[in-house]
Amino acid sequence: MADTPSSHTRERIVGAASAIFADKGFDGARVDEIARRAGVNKAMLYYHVGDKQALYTAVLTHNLERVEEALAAASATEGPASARLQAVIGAIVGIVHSIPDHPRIMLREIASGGANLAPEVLRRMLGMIEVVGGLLAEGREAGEFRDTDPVLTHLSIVGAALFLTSINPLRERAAELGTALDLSAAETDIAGLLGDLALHGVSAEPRKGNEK
Amino acid sequence: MADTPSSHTRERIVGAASAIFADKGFDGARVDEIARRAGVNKAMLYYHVGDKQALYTAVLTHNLERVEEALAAASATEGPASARLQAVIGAIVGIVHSIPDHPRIMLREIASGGANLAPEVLRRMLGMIEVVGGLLAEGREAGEFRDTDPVLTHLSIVGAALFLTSINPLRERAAELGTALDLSAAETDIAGLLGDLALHGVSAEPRKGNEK
DNA sequence: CCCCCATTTAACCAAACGGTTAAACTAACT
DNA sequence: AGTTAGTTTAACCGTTTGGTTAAATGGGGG
Repeated sequence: MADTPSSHTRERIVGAASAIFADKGFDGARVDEIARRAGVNKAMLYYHVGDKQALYTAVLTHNLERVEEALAAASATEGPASARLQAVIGAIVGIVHSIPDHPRIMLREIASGGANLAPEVLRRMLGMIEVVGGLLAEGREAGEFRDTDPVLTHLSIVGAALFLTSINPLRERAAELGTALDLSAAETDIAGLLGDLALHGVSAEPRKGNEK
Repeated sequence: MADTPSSHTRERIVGAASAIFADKGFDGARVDEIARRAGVNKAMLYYHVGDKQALYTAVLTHNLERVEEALAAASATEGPASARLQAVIGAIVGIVHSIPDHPRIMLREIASGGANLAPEVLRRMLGMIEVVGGLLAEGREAGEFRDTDPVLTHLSIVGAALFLTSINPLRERAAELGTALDLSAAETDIAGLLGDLALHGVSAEPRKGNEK
């Protein structure tokens, strides 16, 4: 990862591709538009990264690396499983807010059954599922948590986080319709509710009242 | 909705379009492929329904009507709010399983910020958000539930349901990688966990142990 | 038997798309 | 100045795509 002008161009390209893929999806994204957004000639995409599929894989790999880092850091904290679960949920919500492209791309991949996922990328995703799962198992052995399915529980948390984060833009469209419903939610709101909900949902013992 | 041969053809077209849109998304879907799947000439799509956008709106409208029916039926049941919440969650999971195209299309719409949603369709979606919200408010007034944000709670449940249901096909791709992780989950598993999780997450009082 | 109208078909089209290429530019090194 | 290797550019190309159309089909009523 030398700081050459070439690698800088590559970063700009991958960054632009990430935004366009998040906005339009793999099939909806236009290679010309990615080039325009990156401020480079279209041929540069093929020179520095590769074809559209390679571009997509580069975006996924780049974004997933960030998620992995944040997740590893959060789950490595000390303390009871309940506190660590809160930390991990906070980290998931936080990272997903700091890379808003990522959840949108992921939602589409879930929808398509991973049609555009390179095997290496898919392997990375599966690895992360075990993080919350392991945490739940620990908490259960310590008597903190009830016996819930770890994989489904993890997926519920992640699914809700992706969903809640990505639905915000719909608020603008909803506002145009003059609806009274306010869909907006700040990062802290989402992390708070999800952590709260998950903790109560999973805990063996009742927790003290509302944290809202 | 007369049972004319024309309306029958229209149904086949909308059904085929639903499957293709779910599989490939709006941009990935090919009009010729929809026609082939429906077993009709491509021009028939334009004759009976309209252009690609009209086709998409027809699919959304058709699927959303089914969801609305099931949701209305489930929330109209009698009993305490907790039981009704379980019923609604069961209905959401159930309908989403019986129309598997729907959650996949919805996930993509969330990801794109509703780029392809006709205003009328968007209005329908917003209306349904209030169902769980109203239920939570009731339960809260009756002292059954804690004070959680109704909109975010609803979206969490729906998001988790869509996500859990749609992630199943990824299991096949994951299996090709030889991973030990089993992502598959039956409808009853999902409904059970989600209902259990939500109830514990929302309840004011501790519930009796595991239901798994 | 013929006409009418809804339905269906095959052929067609312009635009948009992903991808390629030969030539031009740049700067470092000899 | 000349050479080389990395980078950038504009123009180009074959294919695919959503959409159209004129002609054909076919059955029910006069």
